[in-house]
Amino acid sequence: MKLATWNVNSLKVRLPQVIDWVVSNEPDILCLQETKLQDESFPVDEILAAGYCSAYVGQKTYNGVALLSKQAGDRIVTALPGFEDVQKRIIAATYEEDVRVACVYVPNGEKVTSEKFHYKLAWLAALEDWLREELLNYPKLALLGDFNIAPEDQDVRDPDAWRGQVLCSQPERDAFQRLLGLGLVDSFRLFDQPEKTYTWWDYRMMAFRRNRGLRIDHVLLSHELAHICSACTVDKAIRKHERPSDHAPVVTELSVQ
DNA sequence: ATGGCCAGCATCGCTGGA
Repeated sequence: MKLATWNVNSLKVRLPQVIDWVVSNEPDILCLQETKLQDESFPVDEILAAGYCSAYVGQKTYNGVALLSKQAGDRIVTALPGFEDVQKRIIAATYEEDVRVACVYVPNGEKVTSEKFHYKLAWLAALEDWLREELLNYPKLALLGDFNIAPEDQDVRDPDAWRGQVLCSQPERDAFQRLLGLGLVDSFRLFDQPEKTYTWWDYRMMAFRRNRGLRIDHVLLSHELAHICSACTVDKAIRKHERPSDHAPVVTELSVQ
């Protein structure tokens, strides 16, 4: 089973790339973030023509998440229970073998002194509470998405410049560790990885060409799935594409079926 | 040299992203 996550920064713009990517890579499930589409505008038919089912929740202009899958999922959830939020940042569904997949677009936080930063930490706390319950019901759980957190200095090209800044601050890194503390594993770190592997590069400053990036997109697995995880890679090549998203896909493979 | 790009919405400049 192949699971992937990709912040596409507008599915309207990136749809041809997403179609090409799923046809080439054949993931069982692809988690998308920043679709920026209202539900009535979601390209269900185009995606179905490529052989994929869609589950999605979106809003105008901002946010929006989706699950593309070869088999339709069920028990779909599109909000964090008990957390009042107009922003569409989570979708979860259950697939074959009772694998529970949650796709998240964690708030950016803007800067550590901003109101948006408090919202980010509150959102992460609500996610943690929800996952604690989900893991009781679904021992085979995968949490994929744009976390907007670089967990360690090795996930940042210039850690000194980023120290204490949003995406790298201690409160955010602590929140990430609390997710791991629930019984989740960062699948990327289960394997030897190329030095300086990142998932996001600023559009400005020729950041991609200079590999000035951060690893902020992650695939976390419950222990039961981590035990059967055979690979986790970042598909950096697509970032070289004309009109790319600023994020690259992360792909994790599981030895089920 | 603390900006530079990109997408969306609505115009002909702003917000938000990370």
